Amino acid sequence: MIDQVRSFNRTVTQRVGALDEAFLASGRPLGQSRVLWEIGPDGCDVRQLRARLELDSGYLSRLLRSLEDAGLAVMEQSTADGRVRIVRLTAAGAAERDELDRRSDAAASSILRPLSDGQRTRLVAAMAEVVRLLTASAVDVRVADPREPEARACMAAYFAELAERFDDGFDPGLSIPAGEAELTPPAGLLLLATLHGEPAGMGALKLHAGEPAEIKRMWVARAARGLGLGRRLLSDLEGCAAERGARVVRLETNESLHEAISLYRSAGYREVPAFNDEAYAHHWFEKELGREPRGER
Amino acid sequence: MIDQVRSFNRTVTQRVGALDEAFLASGRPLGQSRVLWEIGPDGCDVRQLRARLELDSGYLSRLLRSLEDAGLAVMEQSTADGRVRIVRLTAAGAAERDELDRRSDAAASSILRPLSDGQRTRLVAAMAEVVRLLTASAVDVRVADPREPEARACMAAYFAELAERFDDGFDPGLSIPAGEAELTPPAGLLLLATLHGEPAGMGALKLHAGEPAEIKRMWVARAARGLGLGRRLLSDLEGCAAERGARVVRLETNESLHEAISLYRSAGYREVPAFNDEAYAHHWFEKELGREPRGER
DNA sequence: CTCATTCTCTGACTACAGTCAGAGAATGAG
DNA sequence: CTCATTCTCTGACTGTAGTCAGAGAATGAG
Repeated sequence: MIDQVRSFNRTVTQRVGALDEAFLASGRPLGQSRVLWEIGPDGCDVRQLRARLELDSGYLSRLLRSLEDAGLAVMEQSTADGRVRIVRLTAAGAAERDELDRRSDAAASSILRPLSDGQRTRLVAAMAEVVRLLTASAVDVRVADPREPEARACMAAYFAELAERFDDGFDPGLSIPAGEAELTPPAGLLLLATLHGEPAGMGALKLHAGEPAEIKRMWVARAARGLGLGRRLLSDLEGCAAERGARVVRLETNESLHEAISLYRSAGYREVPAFNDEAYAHHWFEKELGREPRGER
Repeated sequence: MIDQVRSFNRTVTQRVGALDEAFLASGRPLGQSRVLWEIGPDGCDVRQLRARLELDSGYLSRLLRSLEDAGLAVMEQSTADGRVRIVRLTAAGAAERDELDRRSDAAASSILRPLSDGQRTRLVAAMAEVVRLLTASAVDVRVADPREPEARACMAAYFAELAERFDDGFDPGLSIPAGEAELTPPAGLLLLATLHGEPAGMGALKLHAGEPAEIKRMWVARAARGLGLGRRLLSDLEGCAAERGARVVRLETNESLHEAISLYRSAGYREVPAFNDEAYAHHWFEKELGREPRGER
């Protein structure tokens, strides 16, 4: 498998790397082209640009200056914050950006052109699969402090989604709490998933010595769905629970969360009578953490 | 489709590009690492190295010097040709190359690690498909002069393969000729397929005004099989024949060439009575070049 | 043997990417 | 208002990649 991945890396960097060279081949250095591209049609402030491209401020400043000297961009002061500068493409800059776009399209179609219709369809499908799974593999899952800003942002997004999806809305005050202290070791824990630094999902555990652990706050951001992240978080939570001595995990869920319910079922959870009085729950599930058959993670 | 390809390019250069950086991150510049890698465990002469890496001779010379100064490689004169120098890795150099190898493995497995078993299987399969089809798309097919060295090399490889595969060997003298003049426009033409500069296959056409065109010399190198190249050559030959006024193409083939026979059948050829007295032929095929249903190229 | 060619190396460059240490203006918390 | 912080810019660097024009030795075709 590793050899296959390495062979992929080699082929793709050769073929797509050459393509990237075509992309940048506009008589302009790569750095300038990247910035020109990233500015976008509607302009952008320099601070954002620096963050997105991860460039040194001095370096970026010089790159912008060179674009300005070439008549491709203009800089202006932000009205909101006098320190921030906003860069905007001139007509010439926008034209050059379109040209990059056109070239990039041409490079992509040069890959497809020599292939038959059937091969094209298969290639594009395989590429989509690779993109999807590489994205899934780029998701980072870690134990996080529920008090950190990203965790709080996840929590807020989770509550907002519940409020939207539940038939009768959602008021955290009416639900059984799982406060920050309860989700901090050793009382419990929070797994936070991020993709390229952005929150992508979470899942939490409340531990009760000698009793089943409770899974709470399972959530996957819309942008990260279809990556198998829910299953991964669930499996990781089970692992954490088992490590900490739990032999059974359980959870409750609302009937409107269909994907979650089918995830639980397919992950080996079986429905049990209500074990608490959660106001928003319609289903209660439980799973023994025995030496389960090692299947789809 | 083009958008999908571009999204693939973006994802893959991000993810695999970062991986390549890990590959080179040995405190040594990329150029040196690439050369160190390419020298290989058994040494290599500088001329080869230059060709494979497509480096300027002065630049390569300096890179080799720096490896030598670092104690990673030694240079020696070739005994066969006093101008050529041979570079060989020292123990330290080999160790560093192994380290690169190890790192590259680690980078590959870091992609697989976060995935479930099922996802891994699917990713590796999709990667293999992408590699196969990107390779297919990297094959260049062009009209070639049958006298150029690459064409002659193909022809020799083709005859050698026939001699090996035919039950009673193959003697070109006993076969209907298709000489270099006959495969040169306007009498006919030769399509030569190359992959990374290496001959990958060929197909030829003999044109007869007012009569069916003849397809000859269909051959795909072993290394290029499974890429759909036979089908592509066949289809391109048909296109050439049609452009030059032929309404029917025909060909004969030997019973031992099973892949070819099934290719012809699936490409719409139907078997016809012998239309010539080719000594090595067992099957004769014909196809009308009407406005055929546009299917698998 | 002669002479064009091949192979490698050196010197002298250019250009791009990127880092680091400040300086100066604007901002906002106290 | 004060002062630490933020944002941008400038100057002064370093290191890598890569090019080009020869020079000198070895080779091989004639």
